[in-house]
Amino acid sequence: MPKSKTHKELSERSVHLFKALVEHYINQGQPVGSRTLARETDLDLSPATIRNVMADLEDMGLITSPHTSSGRIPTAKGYRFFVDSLMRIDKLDSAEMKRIASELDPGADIKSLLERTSSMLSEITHLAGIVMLPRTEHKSLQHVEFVKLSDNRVLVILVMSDREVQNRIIQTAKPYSTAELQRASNYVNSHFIGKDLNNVREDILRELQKAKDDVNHVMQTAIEMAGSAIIKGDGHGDYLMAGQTNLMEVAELCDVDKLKRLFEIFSQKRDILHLLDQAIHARGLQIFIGEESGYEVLDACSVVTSPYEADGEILGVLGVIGPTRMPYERVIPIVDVTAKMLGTALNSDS
Amino acid sequence: MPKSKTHKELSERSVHLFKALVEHYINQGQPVGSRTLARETDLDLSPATIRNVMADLEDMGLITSPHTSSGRIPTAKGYRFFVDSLMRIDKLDSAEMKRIASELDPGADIKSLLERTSSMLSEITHLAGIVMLPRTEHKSLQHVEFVKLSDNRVLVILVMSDREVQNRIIQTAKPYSTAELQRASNYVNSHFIGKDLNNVREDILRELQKAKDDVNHVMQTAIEMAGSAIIKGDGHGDYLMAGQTNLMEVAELCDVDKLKRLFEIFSQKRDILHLLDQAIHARGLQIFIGEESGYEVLDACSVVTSPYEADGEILGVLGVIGPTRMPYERVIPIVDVTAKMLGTALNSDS
DNA sequence: TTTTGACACTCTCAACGGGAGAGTGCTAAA
DNA sequence: TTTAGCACTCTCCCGTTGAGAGTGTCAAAA
Repeated sequence: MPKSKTHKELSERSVHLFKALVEHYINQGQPVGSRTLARETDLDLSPATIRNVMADLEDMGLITSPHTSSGRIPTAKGYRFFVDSLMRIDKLDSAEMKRIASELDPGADIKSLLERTSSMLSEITHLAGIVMLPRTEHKSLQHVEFVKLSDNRVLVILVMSDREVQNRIIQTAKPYSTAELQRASNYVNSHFIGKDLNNVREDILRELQKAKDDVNHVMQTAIEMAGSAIIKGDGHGDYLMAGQTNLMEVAELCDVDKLKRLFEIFSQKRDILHLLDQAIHARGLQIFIGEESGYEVLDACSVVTSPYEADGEILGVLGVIGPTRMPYERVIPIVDVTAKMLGTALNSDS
Repeated sequence: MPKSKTHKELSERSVHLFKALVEHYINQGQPVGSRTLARETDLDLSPATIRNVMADLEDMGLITSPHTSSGRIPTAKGYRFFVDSLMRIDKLDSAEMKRIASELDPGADIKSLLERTSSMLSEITHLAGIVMLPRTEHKSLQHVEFVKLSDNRVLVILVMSDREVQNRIIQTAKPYSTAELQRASNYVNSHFIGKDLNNVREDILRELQKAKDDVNHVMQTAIEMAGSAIIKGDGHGDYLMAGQTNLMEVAELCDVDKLKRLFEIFSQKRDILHLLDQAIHARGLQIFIGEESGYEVLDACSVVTSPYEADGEILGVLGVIGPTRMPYERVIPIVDVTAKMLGTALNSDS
């Protein structure tokens, strides 16, 4: 039986060379050849030897050459191996930590905090930053207020348990007086505060049916509204993105057609949300490399994400989108730390 | 003294040819030469004659040739002349009118209404749609509500006169009881409702100073906050944009570097806002052609805008951004009608 | 005086064809 | 097993060339 390296574990030397190749490519952006690799590694090997090793690596699907006779570049599988097993993640230096912390002012309201976060992510990574808005799944009501705007228009203010506030205007069939509305809000406030909206919505609605209060309808609408706000409101299924233009100077994507399709995916939102949804369920830092994401347009892109949480609950996920050829050692800790810091900034005690 | 056509009024024939040239170029996107023009016009002229006319037009700065021996294309000045004096604006056909009207649901809240508007603009024009958020200049308070979130955190809800609602959280030096906050909001509500915030802010603050109420600080902060919300809040200096990707398939902009600078202008917002500010003061449909905008990146772009108003007051401005070579006859009525319809959808009686 | 046909000229664009450079695979020797 | 050598392949750049489109001009025609 002939000795074959395919599907065998790699020799230490091969791994060393592979790592050097990936690092070189990430830095330089050019396919790297045997000659360069011979020069750049401390192993004392001739280009010819390295060529043999590279042929093995290519057989295993870790690297590929864009065309005969240019150097090799890592494949998605190669990046995956690199990221999972080879890479040493840098500790983020404290100056950078401080910068991140200082950008995330816990006093700000949630929306601008998240905006700040996404643009900061894009600025320090030079990639596109992305922050999913918190999911409002397990929200409960903290306070309800009905404000009469005109005879048939009532403004409903829902204060959720965290800093989220929802406003809706509803049209009522008949006019309600301010006093009636006051009574209604008192009723809702005294009965339903602090309950998990998702679980008890039906109970609340049933109870309201029974009550037959004359402002019943307003309250009912309010609760339904709160429910629908949870399902399709601002809080769910949306994200912020910043620094998309950074992707325009990435050589790998520098063709207008590809860029267009990429940007269309961004503004269409559905696919990216789907990806983020996967990431949020993974609980922990997640990396999608190239084709792994399952979207053809993201072939040349990697997505690094991390969920962020406050008060022990996962609220959403944030991260960056960039070319597969991105400095993972640097990007990963940035995303990781940012998620943690955003979490502490969002904690209710701060 | 030799007879010269430069700086003279154009002959009718020249104008006719110029108009034909612009229309042809807008349709085809290719520089148009004398031969084509001879074929396409009903004037029975030889290419040579037309070349003479074109030379005149070039002297006057209305057209130019990208290089010797390609046809001519209109200059910004040429487009301006075309738009101001030559163009016959299409009536929007009623099917399209209906479509616009049906997209703008008066029941929706203001934010999603404006979002709908911008993406609709981009869809039907195949350009980028832009909608400036309403300015909150002459807003007055309709209702104030203080909600205690925790000992030192108070949620302030400001209901402005139109459908706008502002929420802010403020930190207080000492804890206030719910009752105290209730008193405070009653006080503010009974004293300051309906006053124009811009004009009376100082008065209010002075009065509050005098009052020396123990929750004075909260109210003071609230009013100050309302003031600053007016100046730099959501309501001012922001816009929505949709369909930017449409600009990517415009041949004139199909170089990544130009695109990048364009998109940077968009996300940076300042310059576009400045442009929209000019447009809002112009009261009425406004067209910036190429270099007229004053921004170098917008050289190859035109911006068509129209202010929108509700209840007799100008709220903001909307429009589209596209290449100078855009079908003005079609785009202008679309922007015009959309602004009007958005206005009626925003009217408080609807 | 205006219009036209004719002609030379200019410029772009696409195709073609080296030549340099980089890198490979293979083979035979160390 | 490693290495030197060699032939080969591919890209990229550059200059050339020819076709095509359109121009400007000038002298003749209207």
